[in-house]
Formats: sequence, C-alpha cells, structure tokens
Amino acid sequence: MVDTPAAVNLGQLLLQAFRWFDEGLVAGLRTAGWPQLTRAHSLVFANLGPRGSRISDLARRAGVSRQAVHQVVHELVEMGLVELHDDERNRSAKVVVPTPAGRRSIAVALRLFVELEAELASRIGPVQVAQLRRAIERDWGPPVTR
Amino acid sequence: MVDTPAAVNLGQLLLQAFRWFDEGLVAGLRTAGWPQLTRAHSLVFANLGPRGSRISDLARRAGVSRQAVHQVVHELVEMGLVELHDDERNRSAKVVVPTPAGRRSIAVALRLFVELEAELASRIGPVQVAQLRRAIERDWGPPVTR
DNA sequence: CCAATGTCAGCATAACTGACATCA
DNA sequence: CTGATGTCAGTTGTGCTGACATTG
Repeated sequence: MVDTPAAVNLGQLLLQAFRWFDEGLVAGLRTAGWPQLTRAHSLVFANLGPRGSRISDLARRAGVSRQAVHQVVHELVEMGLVELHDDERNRSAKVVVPTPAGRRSIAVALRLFVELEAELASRIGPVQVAQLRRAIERDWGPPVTR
Repeated sequence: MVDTPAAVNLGQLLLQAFRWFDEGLVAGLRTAGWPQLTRAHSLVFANLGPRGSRISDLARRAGVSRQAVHQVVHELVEMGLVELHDDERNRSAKVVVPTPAGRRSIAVALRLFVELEAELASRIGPVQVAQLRRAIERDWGPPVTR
C-alpha cells in the first residue's frame, strides 16, 4: 500500500454509486424470490406503464437501443412475467404487458427502489440524497462530443 | 408516444449520469488522437500514481477485481502506454509505470475529467455539481444485501 | 502453512451495429 | 417513399469466478 492517493473523477464516482444501487436491487430481488432478475430487467420494470408500453418507448426512456430492450423483454416473456400483445391502433407495434406474476415482481422492484433510497438517506443523510437527486434529475443535455 | 411517464429511480439516473461522462470521455480521447482508449482504461489512468502503482492497488481503488485490472493494463501495454516493472521491494509484485506517450494520454484524460465537470456546471449550475459531488463522495457503506 | 500477487482460461452480462420484413 | 417498429444475427466491452505458480 505504498502509493499516492488519486484524484477522483465524477464519472468513476457515479459508476460506483450506480453499482451500490445495482447490487442492492439484485440482492433484494433474489431474497424476495426472483433470483434470475437482474438490473437489465429493472430497466423494463422501472419504465413500464400500468397499461403496458411499447418496446421502442421503453428503449427511449432508458436511453438504450430497441434491440437491447427487445432482448430483456423476451427474457421476461420466458419467465412468464410479461406478455406481448398486439397494439390495436398500430399493427406494426406490440405492447409489453405484465402478467399477474410480473405485477408482483414489479411491485417488489419499485419497493426496493424506495427502500434503497431510504437506506442511503439513513447513511449519508436525507439532505444529501435530496441534493443528489435534484442534481441528477436535471437535464444534462447531450454528452459532450467535440 | 401514448404512454404514462414513469417513476424515476436513483440507480437508473446514476447510470445515465455515468454514461454522460463516459461518452464525453471516450469522445474526447478519440478527438485527441487516442481512438482506442475506452472507459475501462480510464480506470487505470484516474488511479495511477505518478511513480506507478501495483495492479492490486489499482483494483482496490477502482473497486474491481485484480483480473479485470490485469486485462486493461495489458491492453495498455500493447498500446505502448504503460510498462510493467519489477518491484524491488517485493519480487512477487510488479509496478505499472506510464511511458512518455502514456503520460501524455493520461494528461489528456485528467484534463477531460475537469473539462467535463466544468461543462456540466455550465449546464446545470456549479452549485448542483458541487452538491452532487459532495453527496457521492461520502462513504455509502457496503451495498444492502439482505 | 498462510496470505498476497500476478496470470491464464473460461464465462456471463449488457450493451452495440447491421440487416431485414412489416406497417403507418 | 419515408419513417417507425419489431426482430434476427453477430459482435464487442467489461467484468466476473476458478485455478494456479510465485513470493513473502
């Protein structure tokens, strides 16, 4: 351990913070009886409207490709947690709808989101969490590309 | 776009924030002449002491496995940006030392960290960035596992 | 004998791009 | 014709675990 400390950069810190939530989520889902659910599935859970959503909409919300969402949605279909229904208003589209079991797991996931945030508040203080949330909820605009 | 909005959860937001930095970093490195450098390499760059560091130390700082660091270090060796020297005080250890070219790319990366944070401050305000940093730099403790 | 270090091999996950058929 | 949607296929990036030899 003979080494100089190092400058911390925000990106690194954000990644570690994300992993803190990720591990808590996956652990919570596992102990709640859904050992095969991962963070990627929560990308659907967190954004799925109560009446279902389209794959493209989920992709836009989560900021990933249509194909990535397609992948995890079909894993959820395999698990029997969501179903794909035809959209009456647009026959080229489908709607991702949770099954009863899916609704139960979604409820668990949403509760875990809240509990993890509360646990964090008890560790670093509610003010810090509120400020973190406020800063991160702002519109950061597109990534710098030049 | 017929869809109800959705509750945002902190984990998701943190991931998106991380990606904002990640994309900015990779884009900046590319336009600065290092198109093959990615975020994983910055894990080394951000933590490498001026006199070099050991792989195990880098792993501990970044919070990833020794093997993961081993991987990216050897990619950097291939690119000629770092070298592995024997540690005189411990013959089972090696020291990761930047080459002159490596020092140049590290300088660029460190500068990009600062510039990205400044750009963010100009977009969401310096106070928000300071509060974000303060909250995220605290010790969050181990992830919740129960 | 035990712990730390580096290394090799294999694997899992989560995203990506490209290409394509269908439909509005 | 254009654009959006879903899908199939292939690939990449990033990290993990397990196993092992070497060193302290």
